[in-house]
Amino acid sequence: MAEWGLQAIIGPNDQYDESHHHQQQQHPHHYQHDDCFGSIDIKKEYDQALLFYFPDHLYDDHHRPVDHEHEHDHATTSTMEPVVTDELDQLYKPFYPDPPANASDIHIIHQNYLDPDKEIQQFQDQEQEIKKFSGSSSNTSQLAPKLKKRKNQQKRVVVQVTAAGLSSDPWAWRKYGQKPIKGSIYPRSYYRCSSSKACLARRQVEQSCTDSSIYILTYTADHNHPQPTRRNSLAGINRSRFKATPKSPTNHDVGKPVTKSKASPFHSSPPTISASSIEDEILQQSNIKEETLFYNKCVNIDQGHTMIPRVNDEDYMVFNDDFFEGLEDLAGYKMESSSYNYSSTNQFPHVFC
DNA sequence: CGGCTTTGACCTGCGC
DNA sequence: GCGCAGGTCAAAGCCG
Repeated sequence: MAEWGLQAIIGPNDQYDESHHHQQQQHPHHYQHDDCFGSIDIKKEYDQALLFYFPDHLYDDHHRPVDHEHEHDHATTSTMEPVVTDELDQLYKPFYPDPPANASDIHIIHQNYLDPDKEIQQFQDQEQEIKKFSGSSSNTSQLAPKLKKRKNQQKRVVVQVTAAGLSSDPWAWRKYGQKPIKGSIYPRSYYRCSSSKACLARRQVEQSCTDSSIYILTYTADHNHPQPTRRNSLAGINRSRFKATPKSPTNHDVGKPVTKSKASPFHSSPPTISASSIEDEILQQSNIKEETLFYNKCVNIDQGHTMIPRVNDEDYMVFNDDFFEGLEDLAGYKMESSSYNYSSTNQFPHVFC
């Protein structure tokens, strides 16, 4: 864990000293966030989040920095700028000294990525492996060991969300494990992308140890396929997990901390509801709203292409019009550039029933 | 029947 | 080399 940026989050606790207060008073957007994950330079993360969510806003088509102060003739940009500013204010409200009541559900708290050379190499390796196996019915599990990389070299994006924001990404995830984590009373759930067996994308979900209403999402690797127009299957995710089955936890177990058992060397499988269970319940309540929000945040129309923001500004996933039509199908209407304004009064249509 | 979660076992990275 | 902790596998069972 020595090299990757996540260290800033999950490293040893930093004491919240007075200098942080001075820093915050002097620089309204330079906040230091401390919790059980350690200390974070919010200004830096703010910039990175801006890049992650709105890379096209910071860079033009040629990946050159955009000077918005002198660029007001571009309709989309001039329209979007206040929205972007408001959105990022929302994103970082929980890190402010006194968070407002209407804090956003999604907060990027850290990303880390390889240096450009390694990033490109990893992408090429990944692409090569996909090409190698995509045409056959090869068992991907045999491929898995080859694709494994040192954990601290993997690209990661850490997002802090509220409970309502847990289901806010439209990818289809399949849970493959859950482990109690040292230093946290809540277990961590492991998900992989279920859209494609060759997809290396991973997601980890864990509850914040300081605020049980906050969830830490860690995304590892990238999807190597277009975003699905709808989640793979509802089998399993819509089932009632609160029926009285021997293994199923009860409703009272929601948010219950892990109690370590000596039955397993890993103290696994405590009688607590998993993050996925919480997520499923929330998903039923807010799936439409959150997928809508996430879609509106991530999708940008740019000259006939749809760009999904990725960690590197130079490393977009650019999809053709076919994919975009798929999204339109999902939306149920023809997107217009004005729809990028994802204000509360201009939400994505609710078609995820 | 396919896809899901659960969960014990196993694998791997890393610090000492 | 050893042990710990995190990450993954895979069998079992559930659900639509």
